[in-house]
Order: sequence, then C-alpha cells, then structure tokens
Amino acid sequence: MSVVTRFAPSPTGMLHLGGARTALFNWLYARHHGGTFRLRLEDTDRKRSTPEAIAAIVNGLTWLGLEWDGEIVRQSERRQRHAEVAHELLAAGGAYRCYCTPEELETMRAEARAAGLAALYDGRWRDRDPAEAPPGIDPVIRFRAPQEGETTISDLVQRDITIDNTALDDMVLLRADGTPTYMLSVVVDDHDMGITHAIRGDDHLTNAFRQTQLFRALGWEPPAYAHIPLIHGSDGAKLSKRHGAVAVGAYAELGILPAAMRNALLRLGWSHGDDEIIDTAQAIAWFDLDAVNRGAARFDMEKLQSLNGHYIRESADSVLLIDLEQRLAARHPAAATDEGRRRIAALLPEAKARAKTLVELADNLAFLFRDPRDAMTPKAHRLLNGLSLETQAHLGALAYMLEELAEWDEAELERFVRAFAEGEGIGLGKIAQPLRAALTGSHASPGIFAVMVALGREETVARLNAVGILASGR
RNA sequence: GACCCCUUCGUCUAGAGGUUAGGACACCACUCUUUCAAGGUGGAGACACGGGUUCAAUUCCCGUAGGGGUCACCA
Repeated sequence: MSVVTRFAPSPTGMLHLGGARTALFNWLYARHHGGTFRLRLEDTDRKRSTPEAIAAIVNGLTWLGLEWDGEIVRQSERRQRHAEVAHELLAAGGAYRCYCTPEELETMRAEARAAGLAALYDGRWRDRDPAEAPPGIDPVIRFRAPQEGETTISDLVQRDITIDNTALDDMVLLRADGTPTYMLSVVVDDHDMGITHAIRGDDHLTNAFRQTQLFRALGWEPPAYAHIPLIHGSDGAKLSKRHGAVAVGAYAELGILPAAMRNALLRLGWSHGDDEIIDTAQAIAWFDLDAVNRGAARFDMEKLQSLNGHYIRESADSVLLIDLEQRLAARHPAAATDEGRRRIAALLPEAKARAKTLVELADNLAFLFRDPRDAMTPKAHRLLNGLSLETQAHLGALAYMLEELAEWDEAELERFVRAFAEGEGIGLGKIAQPLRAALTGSHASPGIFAVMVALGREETVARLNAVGILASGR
C-alpha cells in the first residue's frame, strides 16, 4: 500500500514553525516512501478562516519547497459529505440528537470542574426519548462513544497509549446549524482521501482516541498516527508571539534560506546519529518516524543562523545575487544598475563567509552604494583621524600611484600594495586599515583588495580623495 | 482539577546494562590573518531526585519533583 500523508492546517493565522515542521515531516515521510503528500485546509470554522491565512500557508510551504501533490482539499467544500456520514451514523444508532442549550452545558462543565473532575458532557440525551425534546431548540448530533473499556492507539512516535473510555465524552459531530465539526471532518476526509499516515503535532494526541473510536463506529480503519512533539520557545513555553518571529514568512524576511530552515526544523525532534548538516536529498533518504523524539524541543535562533551561514556559503552566487539586488535596491537604487550588480557580484565570494543571514549580507555590502562618510563607524572615524603624519604621507603616495596602476585586479593590487608597504618598511595593516575605513566607512570588511576591485578604480580613488588621503600625496 | 505525555552539557541531540557519556550551536583560548568573518586546534559544560532489580544502572521498574499537552456547537 502506498503511503499517503497530509498537512492539514486550519487557515486561521500565519504558518508558524510548528506547522512548518509538521508539514516537513509529512512531506519527508511521503517522499521517503515514494508516496503522496496532500494539503488539506481545515476551514470548517468559516468565521475564523481567512484568505490571508490561506495565502500565508500556501506561500510558506512554497517558500520552504514543500510541494504538495494533487489539488488542495478545502474541508468546507465537503460539508455535504460530512453531514451525510453523520446522518448515516445517526440512523444506525451510532449517534444521537442532543438538545442541551449552551448555558446548560456551561453549568454542567462548571459543576464537573468544581467537583474535581474533567469537564465532560454527561450524556444526558444519550438515551433520552427525542419526544421529550424542548421546543424551539435545534439539536446537535453527538457521537455515541463507547462508555466502557479502553481505547488504545499505536502511535508511531509515542508508542502504544491506552486511555480509559470514561475519560472521553460524546463529542459533537454536527452543530445545531447542521455544519460538521472538525472531529467529524477529519475522520471522513482522512478516510476518503486514503490517508495512511497522520503525522501531526502532539497537541492532537487526545483527538486520536476520539477519532479512532469514530473510525471504528463507521466501520473504517484509522490511519497510522504519529504525534510529533511540539516546538517551544527559548523559555520552554509554547511558542507564541512574544518569542519573536514565529511565522515562517518572518524568517524569509530576516534573510533565512529555505534550505537552512528545513535543516533546522528537521533537527528539532529528529536526529540521525551525529549528523547536523543534512541537505534535503539526504533528509529524504534518511527520514523515518522511529528516530523522532517524544519530548518537546526549544527553538534556537542561534543554531538556525549558524546553519544559515553554512547554506549561504554553499549557495551559488547567481542565486544570492537576485535576492541581494532586491534588498539593496530598496535603500540604494544604484544597486539595481549594471554597475551595481557588477559591484555586488565582485564582492560576493568574499562577503559570503561573513554573514549569517541575507539581511546581514546585504548590510555588509551596502557600503558599495553609499558615501562612507555618511555612515562612518566610530572606530573607522578614529582610525582616519588618528593617522600620523608619516602614515598620511605613505597613504597619499600610495593613492597617487594607484591612480596610475596598470592592472586593476585583486592579485595585482595585493602584489603592489604589499610591495609598497615592504618598501616603506611598514606592516600591511598600517596601510590596509586606513584604506578600509576610507573605502567602506567601517573598521571591518571583506578583504581590502577585493573591496577595491568591487568599487573599481575610479570610485576607489574618489573615496580616497574624499577623505583627504589622495590630496596629501600630491 | 482530571486524563495523557516528557526529563542527558545553557540549547538541539547521540548513546549503551560495564563508554574517559559522543556531536552540533552558543561560550572561552590559541591558530591563520590587512580588519571582520570563515576555517583549524584545544577548553569549560549534562545523565532532575529518591527507592528498587542487578555483580554492575545514567540506561530497566516504581515513586517524587519539574515541564508540557488535552479537556468547546475552535481546530
């Protein structure tokens, strides 16, 4: 039997890290087994489901590179089928009408809780004569759940878990307005879509018992379940807004590469020996549910960034170029010109190793398009102001010669400047640091010769002139 | 509160009834070096606690503590 998995988010908000990892695991499991990965939107709560949320999910999955198979299933479009199943169950005696008012249920729960019990529906309409139904109340249809014995699920991650059936109540299948609830929809859709493996967050664990009971009542076989541990924030609490970025879209903006995100998410709750850097092809080959942990993991931004730095270094320049041009052009229009692209491309190989995010990479290249004097770091400022007369003379002489240098390439520049420093009997740093400050406005940058090549002779000379270095050499 | 789950360095994790308890991120030092990174080398850092079982337990069992999840006509 071929594997069919699904990612089934409710489109009520952004696609967050936990959802993204659930999708990743489903996708990997399907790909590993040569199966199918479906996307299903659980939008049975039409009030809370929004087009924006649907777009966020679709965009998030696309950005992550988790392509789904077949059409997106929208649960709301399958209402008829869900209701039909509920009515069949009702006719067969597996469900019944309940005429409780919301207030009545509220009281029931409050009393149960006050008595120190779980707040469950007490089944008061389970065997009551429908003739006693109060007038003017639209009933809900409840599942006639087994009241004795126990239910066991064989979870692929959490192992066998058994629960006493008294811990579960008769859940609502069809609301008073006739619309299906999540619990019914999931069961019918998982069955109809032929889902073989339901891989989802641990928060659904207790649902698995209810759903298993419903599957059996319907005479169907439930899918294999795999409840993966939740992702927590750095303080160990459930991931939420206060933990900073939780939506995958935010990570794209922060300059995280999809490959890094996939790798980071993969290693949260899953491992393959001591392996840390695991690309997607390798992940597909290795991924399996038996290596998934059972405890929740905390999300670590530092590790993501470290991984991201690795994937940036591994990325082809041509790929990074497109992203960088966009990021830089937003602030410096010149970045989007031919000369701008040339400058970025020239420095990219050097700059790649110095950034953990694309934002940082763009920041590190921004000096190519602005006057260094406008954004001088304090250290760079001190560097230029504290030059001895001797050093000033050296720099001036060097700058003057640079104007006339025959070749303007990295090797030639390095050879020339080194020879110059040696000739004057001074360390290269004495020359390189002031040059760096003048050319980049910073005390730290990619290699100074690569910087000069990226800027070009004309711009290099102009910048040296602008801070008075060239003048002192004339 | 009831039910269920979890517990190895700060974090993510490997691990086996007998190991100097391994790796990664972060941290520190050294190295490389024109700066900053990257790279290399090294360092510090963990089996929650208490009982069992056993020749031997961090590993198996039971408790305790701590953490988490679920208890809707939400999903």
